[in-house]
Amino acid sequence: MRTSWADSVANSASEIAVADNNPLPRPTRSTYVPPHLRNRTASEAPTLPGPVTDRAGFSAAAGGSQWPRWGGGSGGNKPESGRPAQGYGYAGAGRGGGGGGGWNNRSGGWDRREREVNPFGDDEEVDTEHSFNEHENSGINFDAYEDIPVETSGDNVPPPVNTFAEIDLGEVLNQNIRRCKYVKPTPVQRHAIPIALGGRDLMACAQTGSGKTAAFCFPIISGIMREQYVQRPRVARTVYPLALILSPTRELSCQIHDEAKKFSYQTGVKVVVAYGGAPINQQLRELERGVDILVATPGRLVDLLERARVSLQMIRYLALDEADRMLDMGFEPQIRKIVEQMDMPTRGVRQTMLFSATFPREIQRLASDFLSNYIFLAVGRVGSSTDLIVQRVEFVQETDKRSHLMDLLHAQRENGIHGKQALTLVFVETKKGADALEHWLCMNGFPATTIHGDRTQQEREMALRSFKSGKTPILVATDVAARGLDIPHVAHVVNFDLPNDIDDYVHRIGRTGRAGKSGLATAFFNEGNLSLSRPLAELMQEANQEVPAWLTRYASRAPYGGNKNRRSGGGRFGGRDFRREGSFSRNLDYYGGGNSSTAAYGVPGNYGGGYAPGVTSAWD
DNA sequence: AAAAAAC
Repeated sequence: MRTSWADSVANSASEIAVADNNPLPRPTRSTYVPPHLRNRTASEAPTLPGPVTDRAGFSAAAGGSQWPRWGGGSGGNKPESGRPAQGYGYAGAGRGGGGGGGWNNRSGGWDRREREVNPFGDDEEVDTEHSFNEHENSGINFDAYEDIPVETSGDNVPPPVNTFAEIDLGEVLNQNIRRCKYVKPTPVQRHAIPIALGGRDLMACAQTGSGKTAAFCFPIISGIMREQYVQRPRVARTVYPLALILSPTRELSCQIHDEAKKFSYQTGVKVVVAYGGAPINQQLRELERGVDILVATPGRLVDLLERARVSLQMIRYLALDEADRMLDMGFEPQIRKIVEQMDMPTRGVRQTMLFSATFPREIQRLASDFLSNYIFLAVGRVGSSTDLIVQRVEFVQETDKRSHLMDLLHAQRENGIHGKQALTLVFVETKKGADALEHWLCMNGFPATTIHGDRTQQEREMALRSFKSGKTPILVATDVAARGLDIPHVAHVVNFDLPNDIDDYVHRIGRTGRAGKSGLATAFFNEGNLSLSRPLAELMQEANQEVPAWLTRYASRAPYGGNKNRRSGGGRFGGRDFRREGSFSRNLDYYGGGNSSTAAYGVPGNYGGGYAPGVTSAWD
């Protein structure tokens, strides 16, 4: 039995026909209303008469061509929380399916949220008196954010915001944001959240560790809260999530799920994760209990779709994390199948958001298949690394790598970092190489573990836990751990084997230097890495790193190539949205680039990641 | 060539 909020509402109302495959009308796209102008007049808003739906299942409340109104309800106190709904959001009349409103009015009589585990592990009431004050900003290196270039292109780009308070996310979500100790939005959040709330498709590039997960989760959660009236079809054992978040690894999906659970605590929005390598039955049970946001890896999702246990028919929000990876050769067919060949609403009907730190031009081109009149957002140069990471490259022959690593680890032992064990993440090229190096490290007195695709999911998760806890402060990893994983206290990333792709390098070193903290990245370079010399030297130079003279010499000899994102000799700006590249000018009109506006914002000095010290979460 | 992602 599905007990998701919206399902419950749906159950109490008449069945609706969503049987045909006609594109759903999209009430959101025609007009952009800046966040600060929305929800201005709760008192003027017509009281919702109950779940009124058009044939496609969208709420017909208020707005017409707008998003359904917020705060249209009245008197919607939530008995179990004791907090008044304050005119915001989805509380109030209409919720109960015309039966007098209120939360406990559904058949069954109990509120599922009472059983919701507190993901914050506390039960204290959060301070709601002063919201988002800026007094918790210690530990953040604001200077590092001072001159991050921000570029947007596309039609009618919604302006950025400076604070969470000025974004109308709703009180419950705001409270969760406070519980997460997020004080101010990070640069990517400042720009992406208004764009997403405006209903626009988005291709967002932002540096590793800059808070991308929240940037797409907040708008999805608040959007679903505003539309809880939506009715979903009832087909035996099939569930109809409203949002789908895809990521390339199981651990990353887990992490996104954990974060989304915190953000959606007590909102009534249900988040479920599905990935391979774990028993499917438990995931099926979770799904049957109701799902609004499904976080998944592609393989398991396809399985669920083929079993008809999940339908994408009601998807309103699609987010691809690490989107360039999701669309590269290995994943693209699966993604196309999910997005284009199942029952997902077409682009322009759903809202699609792509996020990554890197976005090669050819992948941008591919990605535009999934987007509709989208906004391109770049915070920092696409594919650049953050200045917070000190990058070193050392020339190390293959045979010397182990002893060289040993030297680094010995040197590091002396660096005690206030209480918390400093963690070292070592990247290697192959799964076998990972096992071998782990074994050798352990034999030599360095507690290490390893994570790669040949290990069972249980082993992978155990390795990650053991590393995070400091029990084994060295983790040897393949590229499975290169992207997105937010592991606090990673002080050092060692590229024992360099990747062939500079973008992979960017993601790997991005496991340190997160949330405004500094980090160190050391790479072992030798003749086997010649093709990386030029892009690596350019990247390091861009990031104001010291480039060894020998690397510069290699780079000058290396053939031009591997330069997917950067224009040689180009300034720090421009040419990052592929629609604006000269060679694609014939496409400009098609993509609406002909009359597109481009705005570049200098970033004010005081707005870095306003997060309390020690608090990092899923940022990428 | 390797890695990831379903059973």
